[in-house]
Amino acid sequence: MTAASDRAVDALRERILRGEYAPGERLGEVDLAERLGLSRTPVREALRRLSAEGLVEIITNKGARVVEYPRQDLDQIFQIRAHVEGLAARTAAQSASDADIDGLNDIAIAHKEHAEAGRLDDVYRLNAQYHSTLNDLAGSPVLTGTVSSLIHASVLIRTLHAFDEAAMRRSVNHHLEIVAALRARDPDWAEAVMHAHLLSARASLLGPRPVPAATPLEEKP
Amino acid sequence: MTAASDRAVDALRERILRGEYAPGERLGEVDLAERLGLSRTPVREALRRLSAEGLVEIITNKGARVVEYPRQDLDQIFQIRAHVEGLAARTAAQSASDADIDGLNDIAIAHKEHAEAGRLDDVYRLNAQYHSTLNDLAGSPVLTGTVSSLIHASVLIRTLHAFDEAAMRRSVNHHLEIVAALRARDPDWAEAVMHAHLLSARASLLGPRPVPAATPLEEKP
DNA sequence: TTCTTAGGCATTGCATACATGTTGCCTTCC
DNA sequence: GGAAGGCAACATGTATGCAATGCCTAAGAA
Repeated sequence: MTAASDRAVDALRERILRGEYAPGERLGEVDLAERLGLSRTPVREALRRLSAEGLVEIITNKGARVVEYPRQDLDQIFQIRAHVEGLAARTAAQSASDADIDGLNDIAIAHKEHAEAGRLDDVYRLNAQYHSTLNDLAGSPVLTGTVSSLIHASVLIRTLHAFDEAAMRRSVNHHLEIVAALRARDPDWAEAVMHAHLLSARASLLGPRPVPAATPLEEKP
Repeated sequence: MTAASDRAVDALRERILRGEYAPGERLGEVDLAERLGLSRTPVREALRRLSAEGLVEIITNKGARVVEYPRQDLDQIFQIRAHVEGLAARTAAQSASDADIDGLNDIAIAHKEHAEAGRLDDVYRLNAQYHSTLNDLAGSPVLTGTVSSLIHASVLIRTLHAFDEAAMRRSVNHHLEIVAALRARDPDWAEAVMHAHLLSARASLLGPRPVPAATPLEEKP
């Protein structure tokens, strides 16, 4: 919104996603204001905005904390992403230009190389870039916005868990296969692979499903 | 967040959704503060929150306006809802209790009666209630949150367009059919009907599709 | 010893004052 | 007469002071 509060939002998001502030940690306004060299007002605004993004939880008269993600939430996030990003892949297969697809392919290739070299930071970065690029190709601001808030949240898993090697290989192959589906202009194929890709990521991140057969989401509480 | 700013958010959302503030209309902070009997601080916070909900658009140093929804956005919103609420219906078919389903059925029946009597206000209210109830049955806070922001936005169509009679009958029948699918504990059926339901609503609201065959979302800009 | 309660301390919420940026109009010059 | 630049009024952004709420601690009674 404003220069100062924009800086505050970026700085805080950066630090939270880097794990500098642990999940559940309290975020006092005066403390943050001093650290950032601002007054409380823009800091307050930044906290509200991060709350809207889902990175911070605010309780009236009690203050802000970094959100804690229960496994359950991650489960749900990836399932919704499977559907919505599947739709994005389907749409992209119909509307993306050849140049767009080439660009996505470049990212997928780079992702693969970093994965093989074991450079995890780059792997995470390019994975995020791949997904956001593909979502943009759907040309739907609403979709982009919906997914990006879900992603912001789920990126916190970096602080919780890392892919194992097999999962990473699978992920790389999915990315390449989606590019192939786009090149073939096959919406069904693209959607199906993206759907599988995110469900497979969910499985890797969350470990074995408690009830394998008939429970896509958890039971109600 | 706080008592005063909560009141401000509710009051503003109410007025925007009632069409009291027209899309594109400027929302000056001092003006709103005077009307609501508050200072600018909670009003500012309320505007930021409504911006996060997608009802208000804020530009730095220029102020807040009620968002204007291009047809395109509505199109995208309903398509995403078709996927995500389809997932909700699928999950509910597996996890909802019989009592939950009965409750949903009551809403669907009341919806039908209001529709037959032509009480549009009640029809809109119960339609919203039906969807939010069903989404809650999925037991997924993430899903609920994702959809509710999309719905908040799309509810603005009330100010733009109303269902015709045929579309309303179709909508009523879909609601009842989804209840039947839940009773049958048939996730595929439930998901398919909900998907069709929202795509049919999209068609009614937006009129004939410009390109019927191969363009689920609009072209990129 | 433990539960309750009262009081002090810290932090958040709201209001007001000040700073900065934008907009529209007026003046002036071409 | 038209256009460009500057100035003034207004709206938003930021800082700070004050009020209210919540929490922690300590003291007293059961």
